[in-house]
Amino acid sequence: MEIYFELIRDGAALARACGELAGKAFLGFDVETTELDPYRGDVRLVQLSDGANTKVIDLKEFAGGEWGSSSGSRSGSSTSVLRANPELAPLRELLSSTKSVKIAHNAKFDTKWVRHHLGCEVGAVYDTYLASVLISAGEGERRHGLADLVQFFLGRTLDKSEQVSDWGAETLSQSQIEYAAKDAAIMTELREKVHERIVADELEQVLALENACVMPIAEMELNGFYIDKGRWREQLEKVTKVQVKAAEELQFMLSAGVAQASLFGAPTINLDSQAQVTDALVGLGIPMPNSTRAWELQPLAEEYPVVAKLLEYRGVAKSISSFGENILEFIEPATGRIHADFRQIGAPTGRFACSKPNLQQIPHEPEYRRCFRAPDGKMLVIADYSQIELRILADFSEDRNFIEAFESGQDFHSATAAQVFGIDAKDVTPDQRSFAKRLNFGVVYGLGASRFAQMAGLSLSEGESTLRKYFATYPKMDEWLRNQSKSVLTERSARTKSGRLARISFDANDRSSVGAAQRYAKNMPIQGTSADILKRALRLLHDDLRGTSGKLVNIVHDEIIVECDKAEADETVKKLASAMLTAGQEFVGKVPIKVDIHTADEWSK
DNA sequence: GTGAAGGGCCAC
DNA sequence: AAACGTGGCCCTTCAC
Repeated sequence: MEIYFELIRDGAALARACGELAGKAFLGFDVETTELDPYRGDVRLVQLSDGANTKVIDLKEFAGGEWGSSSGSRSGSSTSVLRANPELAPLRELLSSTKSVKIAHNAKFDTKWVRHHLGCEVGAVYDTYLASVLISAGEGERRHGLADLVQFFLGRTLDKSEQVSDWGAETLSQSQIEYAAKDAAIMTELREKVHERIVADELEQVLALENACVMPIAEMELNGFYIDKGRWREQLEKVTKVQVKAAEELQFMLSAGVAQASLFGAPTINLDSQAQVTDALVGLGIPMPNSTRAWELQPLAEEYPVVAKLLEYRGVAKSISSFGENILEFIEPATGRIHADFRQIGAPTGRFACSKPNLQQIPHEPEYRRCFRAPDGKMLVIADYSQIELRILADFSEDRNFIEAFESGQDFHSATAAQVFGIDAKDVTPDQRSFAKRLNFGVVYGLGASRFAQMAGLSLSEGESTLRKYFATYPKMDEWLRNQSKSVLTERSARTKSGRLARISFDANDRSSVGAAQRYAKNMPIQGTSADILKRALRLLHDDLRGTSGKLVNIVHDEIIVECDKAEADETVKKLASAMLTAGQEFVGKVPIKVDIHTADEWSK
């Protein structure tokens, strides 16, 4: 494929080029960088294309003599020079303009580099990667690389071999520049084909939601989350002491069950090996369940101190391995903060996934959460949706009793207990409330009677009758859940309120496969609508925080954490609460939305 | 040595 | 038999 492109190397040419592209509705957009992490490299090229006319901008020419940090030294970074260079103003204006939509593949990457190194937002984003993920809707092995999409949607082959070439070179080769130009030039055509499928699958609304969320997430990753190293190490030392002691004691208790003690004492058992631990426990005459999972071992812990000790050891071992020194290794030297990787469509339901490290699975205990704190002079604003999934289920099902339980404003699980047991809310016992709570959570996951009975310590028939009573209290909820179960058999799909689609395949001859599909069809619209709401809130928040000290620093499914100047805390609380309530009301119209929000020095409830 | 699978467990 | 949804990370085990 021959394309026309222009290599831009000076301010006058850049101003002219940006003028040419400024009126276009869609622009292919790409960057080439010397590293993968914007804090550790430089942007070499920015490419913009309307499909026929492609501009390749060599930022090295705009960085004075400061360009070239790819050797690793921070002093050579061009960031501050590029940000301050007035010759780049037309590029910043074009990129941040919302008049032309910038089409990029995995736009989070490109927008992060632009945000950090050029100092501006990317105004309107169309992400072909996210679009492709939405279209595949959790089904099939289709890959989502740019070359894969070009092959699938355009039937052409895109050569990506230059992607990993040296973008820090003094002079770029013709092949490198042509590759860079092609990547941007192909985007408008690709978008058209991709969008045909988006329209055909009725995914326009959810794609708009996702595209609008790219910039907020890019900024959140750049912002990072501050962690207090000292506090973290203190906690780690404490737990390590406990672990050493627990390991010694457990080793001693287990070795009593090992048949032959060697001359040098009992052989060492690897306490992290289920196999070895199980053998030792069997040797001690303990009736072992099918697995050594905590919930299976729990009932044995009272009778056998060694089992209790194993559980204690497991707990601290997990803390040290998953939440130990390794977390500190993710602190970026340039910022002193943790910049985790958020995958915007981490699950087919639309939920985020987070890794390196996973900030969505930090233990809830204050000893851990308090390590994530506001730096001096700053404040954290912490907000989460109250019972959002149950409210979404209430909204889907339109069940009158269910909705009234929320409208009453009282403790929701107590309200459920009162309705199920036909008593006054003030007479609900802690046991009854606990029952109701487990039922409320369970139905969201498609809970069955046998699992509920086991969980609540009831016989199967008791479990069944309690579940019957529950569904008799909320008949329309029962009806909605049953309908999801039924319709998935023919539709083989489910959708959230935003129209997010999950294709659901199953083996009709396999009961467990059908059961799993039915549970998923009940859960996906609920979990996924919660994700829709969070994403909408992030966009509203992003626009509302612009120009303030407020920075998005973490999200955990139904929780948003913003860091801001102490002096702006009250204002930030208002903005965050408003964004979350508005987003909730957009998708949930029949049930009140509640947001719990507070300010704190540290991440705690 | 590297990588995949499986068990286990953290979050919502 | 199977058994309530979504992830990621750590460990051991086992194949290459």
